[in-house]
Amino acid sequence: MVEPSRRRAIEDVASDLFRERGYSATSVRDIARALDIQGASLYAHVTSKADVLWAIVDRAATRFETATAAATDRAASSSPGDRAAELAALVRAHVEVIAADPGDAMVFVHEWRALDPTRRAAILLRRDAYEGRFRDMIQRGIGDGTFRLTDPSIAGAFVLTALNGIAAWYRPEGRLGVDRIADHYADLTLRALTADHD
Amino acid sequence: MVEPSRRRAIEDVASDLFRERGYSATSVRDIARALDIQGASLYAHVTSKADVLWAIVDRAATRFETATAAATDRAASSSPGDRAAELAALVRAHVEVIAADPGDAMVFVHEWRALDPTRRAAILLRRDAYEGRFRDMIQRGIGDGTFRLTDPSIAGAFVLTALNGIAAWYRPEGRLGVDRIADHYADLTLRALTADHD
DNA sequence: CCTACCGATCGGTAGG
DNA sequence: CCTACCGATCGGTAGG
Repeated sequence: MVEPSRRRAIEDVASDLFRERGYSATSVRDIARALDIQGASLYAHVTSKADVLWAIVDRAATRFETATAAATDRAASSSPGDRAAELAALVRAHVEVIAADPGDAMVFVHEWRALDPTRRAAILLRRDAYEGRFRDMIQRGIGDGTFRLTDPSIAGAFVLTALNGIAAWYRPEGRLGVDRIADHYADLTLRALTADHD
Repeated sequence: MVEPSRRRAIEDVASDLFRERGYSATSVRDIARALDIQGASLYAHVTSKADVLWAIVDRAATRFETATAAATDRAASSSPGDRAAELAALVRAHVEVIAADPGDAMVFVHEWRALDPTRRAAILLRRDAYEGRFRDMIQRGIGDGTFRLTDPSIAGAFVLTALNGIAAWYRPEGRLGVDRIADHYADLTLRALTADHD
């Protein structure tokens, strides 16, 4: 028994299937089959397919929020006022959360559409707040001359969708490890935004 | 009768619904309802839901292929050897195709997973060839010193997913028109890739 | 393009 | 966690 809980194992398996086929193309029987149990047996551990989706989306959102908050705090204290270092830390943290669980990340990015209206509204608020961190940091960097003058909304969308794209193609056994990918993405992001110097 | 054909109207309505909810969360009755007809009546014009998906994916792929080929040809003849101008033209063409039909673009980017194995394999080949154009252009630009030394695969993925993200948020009535968005995206892309000069 | 209908599969429940 | 089963909905067909 390696799994901490059956409930968690169900969410993990569902996350991978939702990533590959999408929420509504995945049946509860598909999830059960991956665990070698009967479809109906799932309901001893979860109350509905919708609740499994919510659990995945919620934990993914929480991970993005906490990891990036910690990273920017660290950057702010180790190199205070350095907007480029702060943004690089934000980008790296985001990339690391995706690579740690690409299934969850993919579901968070794409499958929130399948949530019921109440939960969808709640997750959209959190997503907007999260994206706001990127926008705000770009805005501050423009203000102090670190980043060149540009549209923070467009630049934020450009960067965030580029980062989120990793969830679709990343494989743990791939050519590049998380660190190298994070290096490249932080570099490309800073290049796109940083003002020319000298 | 504004529609050139009923078949085309079905595809257009399906494209929007597939964009919003995904292919498998959209029923044939949903498509029919948007056209104010009965679900079964669709089958007077199409042979299956799967064929409607294929028609959308195929036409989207074709549009990306032809628009970017034309744009790079134009750039290559008006400013020969200018890799930056060529890449900018490629980016602009891609953005314009997305904005011209974000539904088709979204379906092309995300819903190809729902295709049957044969068609999925066929579209993946075309997608890989298409993405190869971006990679190759980056590679050539690195070769002649226009672009800085970097991983063309990673840089290509970064840029293409950033561009494709537009399909998810673009609205014709939005704050910025297609041209302004294309300006920003071409600029951000070139900044991310271009070697420092002087 | 409609009504009437088909078998298959869906998410989920009852009762062990 | 299983068997047996439920009503609803799915994509699609027959026959006008």
